[in-house]
Amino acid sequence: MKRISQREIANLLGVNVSTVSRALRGLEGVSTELRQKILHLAKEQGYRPNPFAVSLRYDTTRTIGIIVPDVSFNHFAHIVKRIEAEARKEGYMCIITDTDDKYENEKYCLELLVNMHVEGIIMCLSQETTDYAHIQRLRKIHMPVVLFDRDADIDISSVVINDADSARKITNYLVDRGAQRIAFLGGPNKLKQTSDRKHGYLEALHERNIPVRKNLVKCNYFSYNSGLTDTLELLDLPEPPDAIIATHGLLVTSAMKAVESRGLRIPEDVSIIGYMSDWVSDVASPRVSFVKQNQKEIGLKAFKLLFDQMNGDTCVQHVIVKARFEVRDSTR
Amino acid sequence: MKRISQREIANLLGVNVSTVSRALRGLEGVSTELRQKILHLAKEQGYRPNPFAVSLRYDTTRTIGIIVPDVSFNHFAHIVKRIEAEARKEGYMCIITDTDDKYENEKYCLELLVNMHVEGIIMCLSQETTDYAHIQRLRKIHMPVVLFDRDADIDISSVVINDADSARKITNYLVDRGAQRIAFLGGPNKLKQTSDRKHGYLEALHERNIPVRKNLVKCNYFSYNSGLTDTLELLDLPEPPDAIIATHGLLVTSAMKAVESRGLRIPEDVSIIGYMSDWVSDVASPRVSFVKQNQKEIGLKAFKLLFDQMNGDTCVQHVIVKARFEVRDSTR
DNA sequence: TTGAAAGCGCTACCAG
DNA sequence: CTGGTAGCGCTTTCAA
Repeated sequence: MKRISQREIANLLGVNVSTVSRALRGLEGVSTELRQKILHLAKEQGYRPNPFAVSLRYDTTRTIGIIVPDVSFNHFAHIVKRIEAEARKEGYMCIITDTDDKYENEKYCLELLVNMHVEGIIMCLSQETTDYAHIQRLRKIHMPVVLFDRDADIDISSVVINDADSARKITNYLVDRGAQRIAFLGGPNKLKQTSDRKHGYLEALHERNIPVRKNLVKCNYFSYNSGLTDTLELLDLPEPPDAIIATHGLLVTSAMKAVESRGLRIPEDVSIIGYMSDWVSDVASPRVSFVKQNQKEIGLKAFKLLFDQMNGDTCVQHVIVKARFEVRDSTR
Repeated sequence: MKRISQREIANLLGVNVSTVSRALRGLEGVSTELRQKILHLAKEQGYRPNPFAVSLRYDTTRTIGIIVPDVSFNHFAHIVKRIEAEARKEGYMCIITDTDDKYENEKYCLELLVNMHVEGIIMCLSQETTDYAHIQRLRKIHMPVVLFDRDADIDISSVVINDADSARKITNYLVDRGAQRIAFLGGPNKLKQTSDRKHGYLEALHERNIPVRKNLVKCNYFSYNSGLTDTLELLDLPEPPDAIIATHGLLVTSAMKAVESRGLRIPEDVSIIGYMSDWVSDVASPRVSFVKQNQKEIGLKAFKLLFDQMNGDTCVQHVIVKARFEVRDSTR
């Protein structure tokens, strides 16, 4: 039950392949009568163009690659969903790869996608990534790329939220509500997203004349265990925090667990503000006051940027999708 | 900065393409000296085989397709993650498509994947799907397929959980704990997963001599709004349920919201047991007693089944990944 | 309007 | 050990 080819159609009808090709694509230069016959037979036999022959011919694959640290993480899953929807509208299929937030995997995935001849790549850096040679190499081979969520100071288009700004706002909010010792839970210091958010947090403290306590800042790793350890350490301080900013969903949930495990109440004893997705915030208890990121918009913009690049736009753009603070029940 | 081809290497070295091909693939019949030269140049010039030429030649793509109702849904996202990991180990890339749980999209995605010449497809039916012609057609073209999570009475390999059995167990559990009016929230009746689970639920009621109340069974649609409406209707009954079984994550969360909105307490007034992922159960409040499905195992088994099929195994297999009930705080 | 042939990059087969 | 050549399915150019 092999798929029928143009040649076979041609043979069956006793005509030439090139005629079949023209007829099938609706080009001029085929008599209406012959065209009808060809189209009819093609339909009957379920003719489908072989995409590899086409790709080989045009060096085009109608395929893009997506690299995420963790597809099963709600935030990324929503972004991926939107990218896929947009891509499909434009006739592109998405190849998805998951790095488990590891640098080595990221390099490997990138290589696989390049070898596959995807026409563009949308990716979120792993939290471990501090060297960008693998990404810069893409420019040399003219591979369109867009970073999202986590970018770096390299000359590559990106879509991120207002990291510093949002952190400044929530810090101010906590200060307004009387917090004196605000802790900050972030990812690796080298990650621009973390340093940006930390920067916003520190800025707000300065503006409000709140002394910075270095031991309230924990920037280690985005993981549940790391969040648990860090928060427990914070709570064991002689002067424990009365508020916590957690910059990743896993840090939010682990921080909450840690606080509860010490018999403390949220928000009475400790306020918590998280960077997390709506839906998770909503289902948690108490509902978490959070920085609402518009994943659909991030996905949409990322694809748009990529699409423009694939169509020849060479200018590097940095898009900021504004996130806004939403008050729920985890803050006083 | 176009990618270099075998022919170019051959020309540069003044040898024949076929020699280059052999050298590059480590085949016999090339002098060590010449092979060194070729490999060296290839590396220097960053030679990568063109996968389309290879695909065209062998009609093989090292690519599989995944179709899910909703990638952003935690349960599916975890399964996808595992499938992708397994596939990559075997050198396959995954093309992901999302149907938004719509039948029409499902047909379309399937067609796209077939046209792309993926070597196999792993899919979860949309809740709307009641006609399986599009899937059975795949057998005719010898496309390996595996269904997961939701299957149907068709002759296609599948991986599901012990649907009826698990439903029977949790119903029994609720009865043991004194529930008298257990409601059942499911998806469309035509969905085998729903009818299986409902069957288990009814069976348990019969065994325990609990009269079946038809108005406690709501099998409409997997969605937050549907769950909300259905639960509110249940609560408005003259004899409202004292326990609810919700067979989908969205139905669980919406049911809980509905119960809360009526000022009722979980589990004091209404017990709830859900089919949902660990992580969501854990973050909810109260933590939801749930049927724990092993998504990693489902993903793993689904890929294994597909992989076997792709390697010529023609027998249809139905794998059951046992789910087990985990008691948390939403049941008395 | 139709046909013939070349070529995309690669592999396989047969000669030398 | 190496070269030549045909062919995978399709498009394109040129010729009839």
